[in-house]
Amino acid sequence: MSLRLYDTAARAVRDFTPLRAGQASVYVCGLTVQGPPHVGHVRAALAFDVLRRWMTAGGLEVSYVRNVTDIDDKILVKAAAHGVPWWAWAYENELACTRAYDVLGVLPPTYEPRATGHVPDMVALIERLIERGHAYAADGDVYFDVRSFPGYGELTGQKADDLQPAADTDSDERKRDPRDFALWKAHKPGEPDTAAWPTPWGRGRPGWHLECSAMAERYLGAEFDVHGGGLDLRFPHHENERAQSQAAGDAFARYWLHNGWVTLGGEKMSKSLGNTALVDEVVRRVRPVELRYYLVAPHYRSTIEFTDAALAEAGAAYRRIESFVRRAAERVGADTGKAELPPEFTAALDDDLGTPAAVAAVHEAVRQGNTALAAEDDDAVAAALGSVRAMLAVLGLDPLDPQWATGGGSDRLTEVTDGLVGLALEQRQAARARKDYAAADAIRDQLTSLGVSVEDTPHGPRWELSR
RNA sequence: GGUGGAGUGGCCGAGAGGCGAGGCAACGGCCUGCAAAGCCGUCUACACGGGUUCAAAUCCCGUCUCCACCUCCA
Repeated sequence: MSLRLYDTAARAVRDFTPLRAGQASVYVCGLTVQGPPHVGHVRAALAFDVLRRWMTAGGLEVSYVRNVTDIDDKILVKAAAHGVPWWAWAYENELACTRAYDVLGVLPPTYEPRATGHVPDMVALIERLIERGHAYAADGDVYFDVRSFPGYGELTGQKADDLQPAADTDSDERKRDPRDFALWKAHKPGEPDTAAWPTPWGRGRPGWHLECSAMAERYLGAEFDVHGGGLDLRFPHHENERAQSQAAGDAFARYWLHNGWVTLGGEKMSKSLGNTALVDEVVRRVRPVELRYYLVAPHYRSTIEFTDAALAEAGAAYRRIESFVRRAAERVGADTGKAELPPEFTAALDDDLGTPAAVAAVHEAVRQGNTALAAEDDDAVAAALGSVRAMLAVLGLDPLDPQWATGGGSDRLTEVTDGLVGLALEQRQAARARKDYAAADAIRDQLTSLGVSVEDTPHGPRWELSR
């Protein structure tokens, strides 16, 4: 496998060489569970889901860790506003996130650690930083000393002097430098007692950046391959993580990957702007697999505008693929044996996860498959089907995967429906045979109005539920 | 002020010095009793102004517009 990835730190595409041969370690910043997830959140999860699937397809054993930030200012504020304990609020939203990931076919991570479960790791990391002279305690807060770490700003190309001061606490006067950021925050009078943990510096709660450094080290080691997240996390979050971990003596991430925005009305979809489309709501309007196609088909680093028209187009494109897969499977069977991935597809994904070209390869194979289907060349149909399904599996979009099973009705109900539609189609065939096309078309029209679309093939009519 | 990204055909969305990504829509053809699906074909685009080059959407200079980060953010 000759995977190349765009590394934010290098500002260039670099050959991916895993730290340990045959293995890959990936840490992705998960969500701060302050609310239910929107389409933008889920794009990040999907981008790295494709990376993970592609690495696995390439024979790597992937350790994939995605954290949950379950304690932070906004969680405390929102929980208080809703009159529920902060931990209940966080967990409720964590469950909502998990449901959204599941419904879109995001594979579960190897492990999903929560910030609140790793306070001892954070304390140990802070102690290392203090010992090495990179952090200092002040009235129960602990700050990272930005000036003590010469590499600060290297990840994002910032010069420390140009930065505006970090406003992550109300007490800037405790800091040695306005850009110093909080590793640990002292418990404040209004905050719940449950949101504080004992430390050598007093009771308090974690600063945001610290958790990822602590959890990445615990589960992936002092050095690991890929660290991913949304573009907005580059600064300050990832810059600060990198500073903490490296100042503490860890080599930390070897490749930094960042996914682009989903915009709505030309602006970044975000909770603070209020221009969000919640996953729960969108999947009531479109099938989850079509939403997944919409999010996975463009390149992960590009900005995509979320519109009904774009979503509808993605759905149409996906249905074309799906229609081939279903018709081909009906003809030659779903199990075509082990299929090779076309070289164009492999080359596309190897080139910094070039899903657009990979999807183009899928469409090309679908076209060839459709031609084979029309020619009744079963060997060619089976070859195309195998190839298409193998590609779709990498993208998490195989229509025959149980993930996307249309569910709903019981088997018994399906049987009855099948029989009833079959009955109607027999009547229609009889009418066609006696050239009573008015009667035949009336039956088809009635079926259409019930949501059953009919198409005639050389081997008789086939039907499916239209959407 | 500092840092980064983007402007592509009717639309979405790739590419990144020379061979027309792909999809959607539209139109024409084949197929069909008619459709649907499918196949074939048509629609030759790269914000603007200069420059380099045999050759520029792609490189250089300048301009305009938009977005993002520097505060929480996928």
